[in-house]
Amino acid sequence: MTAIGFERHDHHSCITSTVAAVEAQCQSKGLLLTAVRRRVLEILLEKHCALGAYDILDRLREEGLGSQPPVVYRALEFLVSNGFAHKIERLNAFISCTIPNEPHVPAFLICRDCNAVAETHSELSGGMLGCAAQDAGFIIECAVLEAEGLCPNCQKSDTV
Amino acid sequence: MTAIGFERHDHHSCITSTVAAVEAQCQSKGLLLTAVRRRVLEILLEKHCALGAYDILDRLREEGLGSQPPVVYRALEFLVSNGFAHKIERLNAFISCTIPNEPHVPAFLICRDCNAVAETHSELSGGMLGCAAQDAGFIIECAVLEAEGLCPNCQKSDTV
DNA sequence: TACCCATATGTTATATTATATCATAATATA
DNA sequence: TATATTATGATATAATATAACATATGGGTA
Repeated sequence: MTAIGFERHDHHSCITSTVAAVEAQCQSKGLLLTAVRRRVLEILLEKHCALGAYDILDRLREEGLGSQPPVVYRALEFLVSNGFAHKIERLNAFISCTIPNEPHVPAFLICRDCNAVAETHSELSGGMLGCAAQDAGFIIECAVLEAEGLCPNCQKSDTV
Repeated sequence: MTAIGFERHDHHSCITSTVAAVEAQCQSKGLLLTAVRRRVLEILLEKHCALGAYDILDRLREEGLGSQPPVVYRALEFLVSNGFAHKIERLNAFISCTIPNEPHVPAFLICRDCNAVAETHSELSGGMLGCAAQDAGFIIECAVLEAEGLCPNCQKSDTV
């Protein structure tokens, strides 16, 4: 299991390949990747951190792409509902998906020090949660899995 | 692994035993279970559902126990930070803890139909999330584990 | 008792996050 | 072109949460 977000990587290609993947999916599913939607995705892709809706809106405003909350919330709704971005409930913030190609149960590792967020994935049926659900006769449809702690980089820089 | 919240049970004793457990812990830890804090706990205990802060505040207001947001948020902060209640991030709502006696990593099963929430528990180290964290060198300090779906009761009543 | 300290509450104001609603525009389709 | 569908613009407001400062309460100690 790899978590994308903490390790050094070619972030430029990380961005372009994700945008390409999203474009391809929109094409094949008949979804419209409009200017605002595309720009919100790009803004989210700039860093492996979660961004608040109003932070994104500030960016859009600077760029003349929209100035009112519904603009950004609609774009986020589009991105999230189509699996191109995720909401981090713990932070009331949003992050681009690192694997927009395949359906998955996203799980996040949130660094409390540098705010980086790495995405990994899980399964609904596995683990203690799935086990408890099965015992209780509960049918899981979706799940929020968010861990908070220290990423490798911030562990090093901590004066422990 | 049992999940408390969906199955029929003696809810009256569920309430009284939890209040007693919280009282005992406050006693032993030198925490002050004031009127407002106690009442908020009792309100949360009435049902195995999550309640929004402002819903609780409405109740407090009716009872003359406080009318401004800080009153309820402070009480919730006390209850949550001492492990007597939990916040359900997905719902921006709060629920009383079903096992206030022991430290644990709470996990929740949220029924989208009847809004019941069952608490179960998990481990930080186990499961795919713990595995991914370990691989990434991430140290988990706390986690949000919330599954949404259909509880046993609502599966039956659904016309599937 | 009188004083002090720490903690809790009262109160006002405001920050932050999110949505409802209705009008208009762009796009796709018949 | 006409029509339906989807997206955007714009205004208003709802829902969630906290900052800041004043006041009160409870316990310990001189």
